[in-house]
Amino acid sequence: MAITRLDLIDRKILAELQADGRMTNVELAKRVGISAPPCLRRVRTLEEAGYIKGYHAEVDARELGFEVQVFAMVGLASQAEADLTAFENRCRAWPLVRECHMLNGEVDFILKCAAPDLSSFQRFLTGELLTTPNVASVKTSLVIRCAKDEPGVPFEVLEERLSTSA
Amino acid sequence: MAITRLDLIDRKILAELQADGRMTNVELAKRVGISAPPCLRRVRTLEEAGYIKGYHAEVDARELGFEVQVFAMVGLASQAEADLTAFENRCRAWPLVRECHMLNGEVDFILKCAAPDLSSFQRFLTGELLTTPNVASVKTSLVIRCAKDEPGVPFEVLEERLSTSA
DNA sequence: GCAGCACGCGCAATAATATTTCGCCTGGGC
DNA sequence: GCCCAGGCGAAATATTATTGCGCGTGCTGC
Repeated sequence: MAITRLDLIDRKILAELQADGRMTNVELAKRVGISAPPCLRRVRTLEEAGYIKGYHAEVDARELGFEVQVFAMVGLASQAEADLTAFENRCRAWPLVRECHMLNGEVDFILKCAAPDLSSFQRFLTGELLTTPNVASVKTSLVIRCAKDEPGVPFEVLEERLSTSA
Repeated sequence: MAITRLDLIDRKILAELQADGRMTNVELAKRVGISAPPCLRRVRTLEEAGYIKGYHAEVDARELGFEVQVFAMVGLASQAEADLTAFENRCRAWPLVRECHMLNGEVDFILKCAAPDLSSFQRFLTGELLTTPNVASVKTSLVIRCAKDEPGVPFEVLEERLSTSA
């Protein structure tokens, strides 16, 4: 269990950096209750160990002209491994597709897409996604509004879990 | 249109910070082709104008013990505005629910959930989500694997769009 | 129980970065 | 053509990151 390698301070660091990835190291150190140098060492260690995979600015999609967000449920004709990875590689090459998850159940993949407007999404849908070999069915749902969009994981749940098992 | 207020350099800054939110300002300035002080001023302006809504560390959910990710399609009995917002507020209060989007079509909401294991998700499902007033139907799909998970928006599409319209 | 060792902390010093100040240039309006 | 607003970059300063090092603590083996 990888999580057991991390102590409370490490987990606090991760939680803080998930909430504000540009916090200065001195501020971070203050919040987690140690001095700056060991704090920075911990951050570097977490980065190198892969607990932190990167840092990203969260941009306002609407303000930048990406008015529509769409979930696309995709069913494939063949679920052979080679066909699955072929489809995944297609998804990786499409900029409009931001996320691609393989699911259990009746639908094989769910895609989260971002597009400037409906017509450019339609163009992608009819011109790219629907013409892709092995794609059997696509059901799209437009996002009307977004009530919650939190990145990452709920550290509260993690702490609760660790405290009750202790 | 808000996007027209931004020039090429601003858009480059946003793209770079989306890809690496912890890049130093000097590195950023070098990449976008201006010197550090005006670069920092632009970043601050973008932050204050809301183009940048925040910065986040991307953490490895699996390594942190969040083994399962689930999409839940939720149908409500009533779609009156008050009932919709009531459900959204519930979602905001559930840590396991990371995203909550209202959709068009047959399903009212899609939730993206993260949980340590299947049983804790089941507990949430049966003990919280399914017992919530007005929730008429829930269909869940477990994520088998994730082929792509890019944050934010595809700036390539934006640039292409701006260049062809010019 | 006790010596030794490994680990992680914090202090202090140094290097790098962020931030402010200011003068210059350019481009638009009159 | 002149003036003004805005944005740039050089230099100075403040803040932050980073390294080196000595100290204390807690395990290990005896």
